[in-house]
Amino acid sequence: MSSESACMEESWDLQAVVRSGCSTNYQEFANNMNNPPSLFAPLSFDTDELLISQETYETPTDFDELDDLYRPFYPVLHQTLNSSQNNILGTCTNTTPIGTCTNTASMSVRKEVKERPKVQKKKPLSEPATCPNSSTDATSTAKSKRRENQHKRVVQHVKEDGLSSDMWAWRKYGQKPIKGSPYPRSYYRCSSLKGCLARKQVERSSTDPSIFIITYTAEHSHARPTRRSSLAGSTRIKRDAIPKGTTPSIEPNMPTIKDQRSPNFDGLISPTTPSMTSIEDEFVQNLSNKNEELLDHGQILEENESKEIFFPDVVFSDDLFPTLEDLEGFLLDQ
DNA sequence: CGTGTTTGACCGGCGC
DNA sequence: GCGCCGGTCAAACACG
Repeated sequence: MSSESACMEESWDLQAVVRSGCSTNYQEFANNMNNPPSLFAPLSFDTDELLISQETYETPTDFDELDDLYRPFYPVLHQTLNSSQNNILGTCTNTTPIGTCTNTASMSVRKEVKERPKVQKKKPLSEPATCPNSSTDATSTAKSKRRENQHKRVVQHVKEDGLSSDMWAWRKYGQKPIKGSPYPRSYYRCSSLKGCLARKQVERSSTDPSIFIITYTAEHSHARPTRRSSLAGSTRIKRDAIPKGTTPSIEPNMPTIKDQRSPNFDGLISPTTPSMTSIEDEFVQNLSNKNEELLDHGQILEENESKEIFFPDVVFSDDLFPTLEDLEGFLLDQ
């Protein structure tokens, strides 16, 4: 048995991580709670939990209005989110291969979507090579874009027992053993929309197996799907295909999820409903309502290429802020 | 039937 | 040019 296969044998199932993954926007935002503007010093939080505390965004925020609107609550939100989402260890967006990180107070940013070159399809070994002239320029451009795209990465470190829902629908398309790591890396693409370039890589940290490294690459070329639609059809698990000693796919908000886990699955999936008791918590609830509203108006967001603000793990009633103006008024009153 | 995972093969970048 | 390595493809199959 090769070392690689041995690695795979004892590996865990990365799909479990993705299924229980994390929302990019949510975690970016949550991480920003850890790096609020100096004017709004954060409330207490455990910095030891923060593996990567700094981040940089490639583009300036284009949703500054709401950004400013939310800013006074960064510390509050941070504390709440940190307490309810202690799985969030850090987020770092590298715009260069080894990007330097700077603090920003931005919400999640919808960066410019650059088309990832279509990887040349597998050809039969007997098939003659196609004429290169017709594709030289395209190939060169594709390579360039590919390299460029590889720099657009958002790396998140999450705890094994704190992985939460990811509102996007992901489809696994590959798994590879990684040199230097005893754990394989799984590759996922967005399955919400055909042609969406968003990618996601999930691997367990070799230095700390309790930490999962999730790398988002490229951008979604569509509005975030609603919770219902994003979960529909993405919850199946091949029980027979679950290797021994691995963790199967899991999907948040699934009442029957326990039944679909492997026998060794410990069930340590963080609940998506945090316990909230304060006015700050109520505020977060209200924000989640607006998030749902934004979700429902995803097409508008898409058309405007606006920044997305989502709190997918927080879902509550929808009667506190019927309109965005109501929310704004509430915020200004604080 | 639609959507998911699995997995071996293939492709391209990169270092030597 | 060659080999290594990471990323992707796509056939086969499972599941609801």
